[in-house]
Amino acid sequence: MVGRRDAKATATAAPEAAVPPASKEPRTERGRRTLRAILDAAAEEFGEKGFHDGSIAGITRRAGVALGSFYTYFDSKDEVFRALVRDMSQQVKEHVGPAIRAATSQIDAERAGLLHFIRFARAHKEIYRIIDEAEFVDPESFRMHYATTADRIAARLREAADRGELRDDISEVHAWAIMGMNVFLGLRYSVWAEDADPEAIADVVASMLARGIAR
Amino acid sequence: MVGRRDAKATATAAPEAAVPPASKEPRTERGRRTLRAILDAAAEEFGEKGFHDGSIAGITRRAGVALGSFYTYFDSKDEVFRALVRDMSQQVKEHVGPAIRAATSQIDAERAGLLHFIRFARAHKEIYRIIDEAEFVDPESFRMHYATTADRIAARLREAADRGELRDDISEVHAWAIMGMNVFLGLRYSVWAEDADPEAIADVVASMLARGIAR
Amino acid sequence: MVGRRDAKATATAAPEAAVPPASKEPRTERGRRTLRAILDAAAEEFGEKGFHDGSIAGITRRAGVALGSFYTYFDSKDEVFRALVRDMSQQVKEHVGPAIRAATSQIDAERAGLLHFIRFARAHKEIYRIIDEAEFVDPESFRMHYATTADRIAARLREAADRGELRDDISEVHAWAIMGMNVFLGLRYSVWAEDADPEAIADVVASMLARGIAR
Amino acid sequence: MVGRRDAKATATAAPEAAVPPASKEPRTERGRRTLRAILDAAAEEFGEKGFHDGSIAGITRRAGVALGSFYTYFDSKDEVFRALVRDMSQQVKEHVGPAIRAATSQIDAERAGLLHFIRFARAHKEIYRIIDEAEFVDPESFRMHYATTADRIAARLREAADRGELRDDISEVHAWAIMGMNVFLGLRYSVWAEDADPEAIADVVASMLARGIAR
DNA sequence: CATGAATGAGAGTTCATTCAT
DNA sequence: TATGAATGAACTCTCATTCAT
Repeated sequence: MVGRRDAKATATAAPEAAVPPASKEPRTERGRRTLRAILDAAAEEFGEKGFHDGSIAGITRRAGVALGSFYTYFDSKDEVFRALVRDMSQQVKEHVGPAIRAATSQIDAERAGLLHFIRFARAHKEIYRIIDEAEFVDPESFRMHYATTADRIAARLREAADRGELRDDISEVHAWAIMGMNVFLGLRYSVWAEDADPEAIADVVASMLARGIAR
Repeated sequence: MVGRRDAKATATAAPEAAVPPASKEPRTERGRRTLRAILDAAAEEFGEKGFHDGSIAGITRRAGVALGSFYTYFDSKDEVFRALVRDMSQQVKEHVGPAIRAATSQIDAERAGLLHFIRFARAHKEIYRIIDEAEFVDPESFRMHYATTADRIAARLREAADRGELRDDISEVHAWAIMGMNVFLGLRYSVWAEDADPEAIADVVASMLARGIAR
Repeated sequence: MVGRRDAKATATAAPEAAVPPASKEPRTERGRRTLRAILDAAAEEFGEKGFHDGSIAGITRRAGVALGSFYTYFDSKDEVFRALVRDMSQQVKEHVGPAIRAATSQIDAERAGLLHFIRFARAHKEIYRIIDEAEFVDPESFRMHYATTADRIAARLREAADRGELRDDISEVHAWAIMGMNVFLGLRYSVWAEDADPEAIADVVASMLARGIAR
Repeated sequence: MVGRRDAKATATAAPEAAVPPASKEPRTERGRRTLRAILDAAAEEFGEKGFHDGSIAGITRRAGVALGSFYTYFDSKDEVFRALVRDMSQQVKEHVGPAIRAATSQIDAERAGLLHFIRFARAHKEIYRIIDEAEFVDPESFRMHYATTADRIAARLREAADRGELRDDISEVHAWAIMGMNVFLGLRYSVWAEDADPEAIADVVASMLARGIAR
């Protein structure tokens, strides 16, 4: 059901991934509007109910189009989901990236990354339901998301180390550790409850990265 | 296979979670054996296929019992899953706890926690599929698992801070950060690939906790 | 609770139907007690839930015996039900018959029949659920119940006509009409609501039988 | 299970009773044909086998549509049954009502009611299996059917009494008595066996209503 | 392109009945 | 006799996907 992950991944050459499968891109303006409506509706539906409990009927109902119209734009339920995961992944990157690049020190960059991620997650709580569920629905996208995110973090840490800003023994482990911290802090302080100030949380983590937690 | 369910199932002494619903506890020895077989089979089935693609029929087939026998011990598919999540949660705690308590310093304790968690996850890769999917299938158990884990970490950090071992501004945020690091490092170095030495990973993290990553 | 099953169970002399299948009559005193418990429990269970929603497990639970014990006394679910229908049928007859025979005039006899039937139904509301459902579960018993009841009524009307007490054109139609009236008045004023005095209802019907409803 | 009696009944003002739930009314001609086929098939299936032994598969097989198509028009097995009971109830009323209104005297009206009811029941023997089983499957509809029927009878008897055609002490009891007679005579002479002339039966009852059965 | 009816494989669940102890 | 675990056929309901209009 979910397995056929065949040629598709390679086909979508662009790293960002064309949201609808190339074969079904809308040709008319009307078509573009319908596609967007379906995509937004899918984010809502899966965000609220998850992949398995969400239904195509639910998506088209939200989008205000006929059931059959779904298949004009997507080949299967799996496919919208895949498109959605890539889309969300892309959105996080676009939202957080600039803030990181604007930082002056690397510690400050990591602080900014967490801060903006928490803010993004507060505005898009579906992101957890969607990306996390990809672990079960579309492992390929799930891996891709975290692998590239970790790679990006590792690369910038490496550069900072090379610049002499960070410890020289910096490694992939540090990247995964930082990513894990961020994800869980987002889960706790964005999705579960917004009961703490994002700036304060970012401060705590920045200080911890700067000098550890030992006295 | 999930392993030592022996002590628990018989005793059910632990207040935390009677694995089968009280109303359906087996009254004969034969019944106890069947229950154990079903539970182990469920861990296998869900670990391999996930909750939604796993089936009751798959479970009973693996367990070598008739389809209907499942319902002698559980009221629904959700219920075995719930039982399994609680069980795994309990197992992690039981496996990692002693190592933490045996440590001499608090940094060492956190190091030991991560080390043993990675080892546990390598031996029980299903744990990710099962606990993570609980976010969608049984949010209650999912929250419970991470909330209590974070609480436990926070409590021991606090005590260490009070003893003067850690920074005094230690908080819940640190607990969630550490938990997130551990979970993601486990995902990367236990489930995805065992391409690094657990001791080495633990060393990196311990050092990072001890003095941060700044030069 | 259904009540005096005592006299009958032991005697079973009447050709109408040994309540438990002859092949399975209990031989010990303990057995007799268990049988009685099952029978009473079945009347409760089917009276409350109906035949299809009632279950063997429900019966044995109420009776306080093991599930398997049911099959020591009855061959199937249908069989208890059959036994129950015959039993209730018999009980009505035994309860109403004497009152009818004690009447001085035939109109009075019909009045007494209705009056006692209403009273009986108020004390045994299950009778409707059980006998009526027999139409679907055990048509044979259902037909038997109403056919013999109608025959009995027809016979006594005929005799009264022969004695000169009733119109000479009395027929089976009258018997069915009277039975139908009684059943529906019982449904309305015993099962649905006890919001009218049985004596008053009986008076109305008696007067109607005596001289019709025309002015 | 059967309880949810939404707002539908009131919403669908149409006196005929919206047979399918509002939310699922067919929007195309093809849909209307399918719905009708399913409804007719359900009457057959339940009429022959009763509610519990009848199956959705049996209905769709008779209707010549796919199993899933059933759920395009009804939410559950209970729901078709409910629709059917209301439908049959309506049909009896529509069949018998005109004959009653055409009568010249009230005794004649009751005679006509019985006569046409017997005829209707001969043509639609399913009516008994369906309405009677509603007592167990959908008590609400069952009560509704008999309560409104009794009310209708009571109202017309009352008017006749006010006009001076009937005894002045006419009451609800008379209405239930007449309804019971009719139902049982229909059972006996329409469903069980058509071994008597409906006109003759109606004559007997009319005479009984006119002047009673006493000599 | 859009529509919505039709399809049918598939899964969870129930429960009467059997049987080993 | 009593017990309660085991069995598996049967059934309802879901929903992704197809297709005629």
